Amino acid sequence: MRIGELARRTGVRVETIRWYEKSGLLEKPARNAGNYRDYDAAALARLSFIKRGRDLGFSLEQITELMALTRNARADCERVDAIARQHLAEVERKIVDLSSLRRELSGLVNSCTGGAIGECDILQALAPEGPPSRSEG
Amino acid sequence: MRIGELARRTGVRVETIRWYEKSGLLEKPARNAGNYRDYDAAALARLSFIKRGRDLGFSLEQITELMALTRNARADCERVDAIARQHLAEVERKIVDLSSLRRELSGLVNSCTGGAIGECDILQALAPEGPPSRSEG
DNA sequence: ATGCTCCCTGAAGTCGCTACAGGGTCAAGG
DNA sequence: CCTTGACCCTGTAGCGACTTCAGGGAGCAT
Repeated sequence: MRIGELARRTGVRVETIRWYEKSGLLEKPARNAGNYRDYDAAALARLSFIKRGRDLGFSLEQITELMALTRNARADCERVDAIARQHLAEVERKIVDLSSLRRELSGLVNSCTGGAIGECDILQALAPEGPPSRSEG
Repeated sequence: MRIGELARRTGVRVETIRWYEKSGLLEKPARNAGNYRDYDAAALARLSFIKRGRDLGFSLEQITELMALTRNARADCERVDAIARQHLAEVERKIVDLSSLRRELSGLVNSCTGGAIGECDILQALAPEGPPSRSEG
């Protein structure tokens, strides 16, 4: 199949597929008479794997390693598990960070009383003299 | 003060300060006899504002607009509030996305039984044939 | 003179794409 | 035969927000 069909079937954009090839994530496919890329079922499977990994937030580097592990049938599951656990830990850390950010931001947003800039609590919270809470430093 | 002291006082790296200047976020400071940047208290205040905004996850574009609003005392607080609310909405959306990601990933990670690659549930979940649950296509 | 810390500029690299310029290929229709 | 249009090609530049690197200069202490 040509690149457009592969794109439709996987939900990955044509430019992104070419970019994956350029960066070594996908093997260079055969070319047909008109120099168009010609993909087979194996390429479809590999790209689907990549897409699923990206949807789960793995980096391309992590996906590269996961794909290499699938080819090495002798290796055991531990490294795969470690990659997944590490990614999970990152995701959880981001959730914690964003949650405390949300608390601060909703405090800011609720402080707005619709007055003029001079009284704007949001800008005052951002300014160097005024930390977000009622204390002064 | 020189750039190194400004960096220490604000917690912003030297290179980042120079980058903010290049991209127009900070004004070009005076130079001393040795062509070193020479910052005053106003620059310290501006950079602290930027740092605080970055810590709260605002983009440089949003921070630029917020700083412009502080200079225009006639404008009212509405635009500031709108920027903050929009950012809060983005943060909340990210939290939702990451939370569903976490659910999927912890499902994956718990499926690992420590066996060989052929039985690795994580890789099978990533593979094109197998969606994250135990069904087969 | 030497060493050290700090500073300078400009360019390139990071991640994961996206967009664009300027073309080539191929099938259908007039 | 020619045009239209969908699709494809390569190569390069751009995004955000930096970080890193190469190759030097300033100024102070020994």
